[in-house]
Amino acid sequence: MARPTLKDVADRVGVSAKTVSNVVNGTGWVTDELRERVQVALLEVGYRPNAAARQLRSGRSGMIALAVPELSQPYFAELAASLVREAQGRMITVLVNQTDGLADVERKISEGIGATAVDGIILSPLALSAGDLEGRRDSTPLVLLGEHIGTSTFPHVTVDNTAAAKAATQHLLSIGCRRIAAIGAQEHGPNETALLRLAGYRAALEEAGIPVDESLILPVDGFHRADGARAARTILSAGLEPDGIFAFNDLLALGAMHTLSTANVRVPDDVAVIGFDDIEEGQYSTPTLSSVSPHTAELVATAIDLLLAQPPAPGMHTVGFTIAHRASTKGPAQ
Amino acid sequence: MARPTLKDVADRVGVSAKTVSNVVNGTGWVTDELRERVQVALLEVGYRPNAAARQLRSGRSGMIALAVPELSQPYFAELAASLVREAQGRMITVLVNQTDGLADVERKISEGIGATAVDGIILSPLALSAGDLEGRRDSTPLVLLGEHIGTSTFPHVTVDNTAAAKAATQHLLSIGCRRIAAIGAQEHGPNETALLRLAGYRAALEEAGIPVDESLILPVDGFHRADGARAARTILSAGLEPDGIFAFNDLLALGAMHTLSTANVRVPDDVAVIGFDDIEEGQYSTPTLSSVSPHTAELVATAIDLLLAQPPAPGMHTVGFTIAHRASTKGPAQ
DNA sequence: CGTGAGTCGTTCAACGTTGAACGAGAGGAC
DNA sequence: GTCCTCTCGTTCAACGTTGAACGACTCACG
Repeated sequence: MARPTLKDVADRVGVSAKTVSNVVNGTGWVTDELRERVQVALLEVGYRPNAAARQLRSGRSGMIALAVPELSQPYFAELAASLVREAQGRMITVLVNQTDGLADVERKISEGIGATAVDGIILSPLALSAGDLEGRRDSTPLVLLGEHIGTSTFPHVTVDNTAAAKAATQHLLSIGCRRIAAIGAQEHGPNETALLRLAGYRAALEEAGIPVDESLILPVDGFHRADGARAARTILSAGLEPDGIFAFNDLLALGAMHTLSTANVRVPDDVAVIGFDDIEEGQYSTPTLSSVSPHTAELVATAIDLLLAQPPAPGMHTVGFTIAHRASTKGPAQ
Repeated sequence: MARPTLKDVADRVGVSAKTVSNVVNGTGWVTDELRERVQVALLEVGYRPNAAARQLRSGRSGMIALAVPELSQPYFAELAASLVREAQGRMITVLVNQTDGLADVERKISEGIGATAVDGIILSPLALSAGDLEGRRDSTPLVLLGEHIGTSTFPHVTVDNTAAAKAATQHLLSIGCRRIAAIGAQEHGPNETALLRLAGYRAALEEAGIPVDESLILPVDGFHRADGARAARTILSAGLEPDGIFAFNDLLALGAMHTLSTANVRVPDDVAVIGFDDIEEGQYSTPTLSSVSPHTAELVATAIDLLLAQPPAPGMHTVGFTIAHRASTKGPAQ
């Protein structure tokens, strides 16, 4: 038994298909009495609109696409969860893609998700450069997340990475840290986030009159736990002996803390640690992890607003952040 | 400038739209020479098929829906990541929904995602009962994940929860544990998973000739870190003094370990801990967490196979698991 | 009483695609 | 020469929906 169409309902009530369409969408003029009869019929046959036909005719799909590097990373999972929740509240469906941080996948996605037409694309790029977006010939609205890609002509939403990184570093300074290591510099690939957070780190130290010790800036290949663990091993084996660590995201921080723990280095007694992203996991690690907490709900709401904004509002849109104070930075000074 | 259609390409080459369609889809008969000319034109105008029209005509959307309770939970995030990856490999797009574990949301999703027609729905139910699915009048293929809902007429894919829970408990027994607590029993709501894992726990103890101490079975409200932390506080305050803990998922285990750690109870020296799901986080916790590791890649591949299977293959399909041995169960006996 | 405005519903065409049915020509078999 | 088959491409209609345009009818106003 095929799915009932507008015509089926219309025949049942004895009106035109268009009138049923009007009832369904609340458009046009229909008397209350007729509207009610139609609504009864709609329920009786269990009518559900055909999304394809609706989209073909109206041009709108009611779907937006989200593309993140890896959904398995807690930050992106929490971001996706937040976005899906916000979208569901607006009767929008979210379609999820993974880019693995590969530039060509990111470009392909910015050009439209294969054959699937969506009303907008929210892309959290990792490797994409401004040039990749110049040649874009797809007209689907695009909003970028979390990165400032050159002089992009697309709207993008991000936390002020430099200010947040500076605040995190200042928090370490405020509890008495003086030799602060930074984990997360990226030498390969144009990872804007890493650059901006590094800038914030430098700014805080300079402002405090502390010379930057370049050996305390540790590069990583990626932003995973394993990379943080590796960086911490470098810290230990090189005998750098920092009294504070600012990791550019929570996974790096957690990986580092794991290494420190197995090496019997105490956190925060021997070295304080602060991360970035404030993922839920940090509230249950041992010790609990201090972190920069971006206002994710605001971020996703802004992203959707911008995506649907008419006319488009290009430029950078910044959302707020707070510093979550937890056990990993309850320093000797406190 | 509107998106180019088949007709635009056809006019350019001087053939019919249908022929271009044939080239795009590899259907029908086209000479190599003409095919090449069409393909050149396709690239020149940057043709991309209109998904809505294609779906309207063919009935297929190339999309499947995944519905999980919460995407922010690492297990579901990793599951979603795995599914999206597998689907992308098959040229399928995944659309993600969150149910918050609410029965009526789950039912609504099983009835089709709002207006959006998808080729299939993969649902990981929490509160749904068999009865909820009986009255289903949507014909979209449905595959259930991770739960055995009564005598369901739908295919479902799951790890053998009872066998896996039994294996986890036996692992604790094998390292010398004799007073093993279980965290994760659910008194409210028909959480099949909790029941099955509890059954496995009981079976392992009985088989080992150890009487089940009901006070060691701790109920939880949910499967989050906070619930595990709370259960561990109960263990401590009630003076239960177990020498092993089997938590019904990793989050419960991590929450419990956090509580134990702050109470200076050593893991695994004082009490060994094993979880379930083998989320990545467990490899970096302090100590690292032993866990039941379901074969997720196999799970999602099977789910998609079943979803697209013609004819449908109802019944339970089981995937394998292994026990990941880590520091949290390096017991005194070893 | 004519004109305009508001109300209620209809018909028509089109969105872009593809299955079905139908030529038209070339070649081979009888 | 006729019939059949195979190749290559066309035309036609339809998927279910909704914007635009259009009647018909009622009411108020000058």
